[in-house]
Amino acid sequence: MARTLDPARHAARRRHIQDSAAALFAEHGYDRTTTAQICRAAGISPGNLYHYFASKKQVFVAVLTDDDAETADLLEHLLRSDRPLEALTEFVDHLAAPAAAHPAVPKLVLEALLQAHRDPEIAVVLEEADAAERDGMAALVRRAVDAGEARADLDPADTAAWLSTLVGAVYLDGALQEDGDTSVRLGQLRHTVRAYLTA
Amino acid sequence: MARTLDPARHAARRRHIQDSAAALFAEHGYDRTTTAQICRAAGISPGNLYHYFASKKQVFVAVLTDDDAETADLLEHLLRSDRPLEALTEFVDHLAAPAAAHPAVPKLVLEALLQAHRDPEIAVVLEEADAAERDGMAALVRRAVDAGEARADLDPADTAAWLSTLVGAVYLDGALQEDGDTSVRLGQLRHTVRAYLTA
DNA sequence: GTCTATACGGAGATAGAC
DNA sequence: GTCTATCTCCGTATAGAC
Repeated sequence: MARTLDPARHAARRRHIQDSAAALFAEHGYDRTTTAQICRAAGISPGNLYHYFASKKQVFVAVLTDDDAETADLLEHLLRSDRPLEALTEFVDHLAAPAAAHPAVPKLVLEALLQAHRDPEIAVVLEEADAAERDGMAALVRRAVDAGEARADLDPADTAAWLSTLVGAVYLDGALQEDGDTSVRLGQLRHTVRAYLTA
Repeated sequence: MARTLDPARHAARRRHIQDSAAALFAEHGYDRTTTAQICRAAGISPGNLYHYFASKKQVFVAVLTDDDAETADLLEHLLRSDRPLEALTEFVDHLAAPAAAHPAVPKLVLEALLQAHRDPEIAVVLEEADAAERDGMAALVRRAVDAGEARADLDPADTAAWLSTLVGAVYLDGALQEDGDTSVRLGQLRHTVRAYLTA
């Protein structure tokens, strides 16, 4: 990486490339997205990308690690709630919401999941985020059970895994629907989660 | 395609290549599986594959359309059941079961789903199977509602779509878990479906 | 029908002028 | 820092001997 005279400009340009690449990865998948396409979409010459990223894969990693921190903040806040069941529902909502926000998001996420079990580096990136989410959910489940707001026979870890899977289902749905009425799924998810935790 | 002297042998060999390819597609994905790998796995020389399939993509299509008919048979049978809710549960079970049968199955299915919205030919193949499943489920939901075994406020089509998504969740889970305790998910799915339909 | 050898194109990454 | 040009490898598919 060459010395950069204006770090802010460098970062902005890097971010611009990253965003351009994200859309392409979502649309065509990682393997079928070429560096030439990324450069064209970002409005730079082919090859210039390598002044900002060491490889095509690093571009993908940058896209995936984009918003890791904010979920942790919310979780920390919700763990202090005195209404654990509601907090859990809100957390699930928060995790599922991006799937409905933009059609490209669920496609990108699924693409990442599939790449993960072929590429260890990507697997590590995703597992870190996933482990944090599941641990947080398990803690929220435990609190809900202890407060008598959820079934007593729920195993926190198993339940967290299942809730995580249900959230994944919404992403899956979003990736498959060409039109974008995925917001319906959010309501169904909420109802499903409530019913499973209490029925 | 050259004339074949022994059609039965030809079909068997074609099937052998198809099975070898399925395992590779599941493990490495479609794009990263090379025709050379398929030939090596099938024990034939590179290039000989093209005596059995017109292209790499046709191999993939053959893998995906492998077991289309049997689900239709079961569905037809279940639509005549006089216990609609149980029939619906059994159909969902049937759809989800393969995900737990072998670790490669869910990976292969997800791979297909992602390829589908990049390749129209694959999209058509999957949509045909999917439409049949959803229509069947919607009919089963309607019968369950009419029989008073399920909530009256359920919209058959929306509910079928959601159940289909929940089944997808099990595949998603199976594709992500490296170890194979996916059978737990089948029980959770059953409980989830019951609770959603009746609670 | 099956093999070996290879044509052909495309993709990631680099070289070096400006 | 950005460009153009290109190197190099690899994958699909084909040609043609046996």
